[in-house]
Amino acid sequence: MTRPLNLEEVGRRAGVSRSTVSRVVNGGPNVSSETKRRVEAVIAETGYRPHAAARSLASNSTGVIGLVIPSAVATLFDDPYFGRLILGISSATNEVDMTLALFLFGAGPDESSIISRVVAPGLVDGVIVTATTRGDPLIDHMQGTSMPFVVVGRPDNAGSTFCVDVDNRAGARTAALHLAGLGRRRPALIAAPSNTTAGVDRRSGFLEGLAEAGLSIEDRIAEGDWSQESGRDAMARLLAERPDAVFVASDRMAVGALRAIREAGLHCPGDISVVSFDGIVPPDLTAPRLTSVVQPVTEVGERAVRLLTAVIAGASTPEHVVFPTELAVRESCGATPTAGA
Amino acid sequence: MTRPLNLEEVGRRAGVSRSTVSRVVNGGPNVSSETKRRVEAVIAETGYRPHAAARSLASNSTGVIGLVIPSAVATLFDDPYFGRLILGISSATNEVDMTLALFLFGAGPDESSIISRVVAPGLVDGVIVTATTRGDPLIDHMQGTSMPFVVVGRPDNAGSTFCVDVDNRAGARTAALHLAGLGRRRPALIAAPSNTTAGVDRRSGFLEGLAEAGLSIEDRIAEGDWSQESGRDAMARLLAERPDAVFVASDRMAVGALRAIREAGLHCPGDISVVSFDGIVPPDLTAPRLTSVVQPVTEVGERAVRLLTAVIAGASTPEHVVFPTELAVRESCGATPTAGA
DNA sequence: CTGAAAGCGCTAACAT
DNA sequence: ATGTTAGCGCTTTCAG
Repeated sequence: MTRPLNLEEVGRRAGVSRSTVSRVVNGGPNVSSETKRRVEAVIAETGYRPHAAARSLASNSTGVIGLVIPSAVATLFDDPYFGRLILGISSATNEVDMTLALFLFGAGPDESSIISRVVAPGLVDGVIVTATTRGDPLIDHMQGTSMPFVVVGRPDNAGSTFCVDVDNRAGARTAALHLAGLGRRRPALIAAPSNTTAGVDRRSGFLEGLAEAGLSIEDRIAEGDWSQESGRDAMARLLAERPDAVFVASDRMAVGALRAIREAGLHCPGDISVVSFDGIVPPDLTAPRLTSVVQPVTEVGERAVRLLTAVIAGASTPEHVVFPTELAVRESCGATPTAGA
Repeated sequence: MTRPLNLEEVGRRAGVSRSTVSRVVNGGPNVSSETKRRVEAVIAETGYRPHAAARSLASNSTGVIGLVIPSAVATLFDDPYFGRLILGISSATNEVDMTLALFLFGAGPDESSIISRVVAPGLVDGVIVTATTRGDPLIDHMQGTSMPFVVVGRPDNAGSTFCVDVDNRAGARTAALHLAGLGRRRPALIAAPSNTTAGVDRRSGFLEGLAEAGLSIEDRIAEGDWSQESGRDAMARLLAERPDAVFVASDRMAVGALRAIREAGLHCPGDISVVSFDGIVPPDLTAPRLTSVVQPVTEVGERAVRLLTAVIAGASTPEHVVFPTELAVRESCGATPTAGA
């Protein structure tokens, strides 16, 4: 009795053919406004929705883009960075009427089966890859397929891929110059993992800035793993070297570092000036408020989607989008009088 | 020259028919091991992958489940709760070889267009809905469709829906009894938004426990919005009532509350005993470490996926899964001697 | 401006 | 055990 509600059926009810209904649904040309009205009325009253899979099959385009995050361990999601990135990506996909599929590895046992699902034809039109580590085979793998993809971050072999990144190096360099300009002479660094390009870039940018300012870092370097705990531990260790300033490669780690400073009975920015990277933790959540190199995470996500749609549309000359960062000066660096001091 | 790589082509190369290849790919029965070997060899060397959309169309099943989070504002992602939930859901979908599609509203302008995309046929097999507010039309809307769905949380009209929740009420009651058992007599409450069932349940559970212990809360109630800042503000306000204990309806808000206590020059747990809900913030991140009603977020996510697959498979009697919570006693409640005291 | 017809690549009877 | 066939619901020439 109840007929399947498809183009044919809508056409039947509106007294037109399937093709005409298709044109109406897709806003195609060559439909008399009278016919259009009638068809739309039927669609409205029946609640007809085109079948996504059928459409994908016929049009060879799914309207879905994938976001691939390898090594998505729990700690990864504790960092607000990814939430922000997903928000940016999601809002951009909504904007262009696409759907976002999320592929998180590391949780499951067999990631190679997941990746092969990602690149299977007919599931997604393209993918955004992020949070890769250096030498990650994933990117090489992607290049071996015909699946359009863009990388958020800077892959090792960036030359041949489309990618969206922030200028980690310049941002970190700015932090160094800022600290030096404040008269600090014993800078320390809490670096991000050196198996990530962001970690490497922030480290080298900071050292570069230091060199320009005529400062050297000696042994005052520790490496964290992005977690707040690791920042705290790193700072605690570094304190033995009596630094008067520290650049922490991420907000989360900086929160931990602030805590270590406090726990050691020292004062920030009095004893130690702190500058972090990210600009993601709400300023009022820390005391003192963090001076931070702000990266535009949400924009990066939005831009990645736009770039990906271009790649899907056929763009072929690798494009590297690099967003600038901006130093937000607050109290933790000591440039501004501390409220309570 | 280059033929499309589909079942037909694989079959041609292996010298068998399309159906046989299909059987091999899907692990179907009735394939001689010799044939199977030959087909698998061809698949391996060609890198053939079935076309997802074609498969969906023919089998009427997409292998994709959607996660719908309405009102996904930025603050929402600052709470580690959602990251954890997504992790649980993602690991479960990986487990059963399904793909996760993420639908975040609120960011975009027109959410009704998104929701209609969600329930369109042929895109997802089912949907997990969470973070709904009371009276949210979304759930009614879903019930009006034939799309299988489960709710994470407790919808108003839970009776008719499949849902997975934690026992917020019992957990909050336990917190009240714990505080009372510690001899506290002027309890306060920092509640979660009353337009969420979790907020309502935690509030009523706490009041219930208080009543059992013969305590009353009088005016010592404030309501936060899940954010750390709101917890801090709420606590600051509550301090005027001189409470000797407070139950905070979420870890994040509790972190803010701890800060307000510290900023007021008071001591936790000495002056005020604190118990929170969630058990998501790593204990060592706060001083003192939070005593907290732990909810199994990841398990909830995993269970939601399993329940959804059951619904997709045809389950029809609404099932309500309720996970118990567990009180993790640490230092903030004062039950255990404080390390530094 | 509209309809007819040919697939898209796959699954699932059904036949052999 | 394997092949044949008929769709799934849509887009897209191509006629008219």
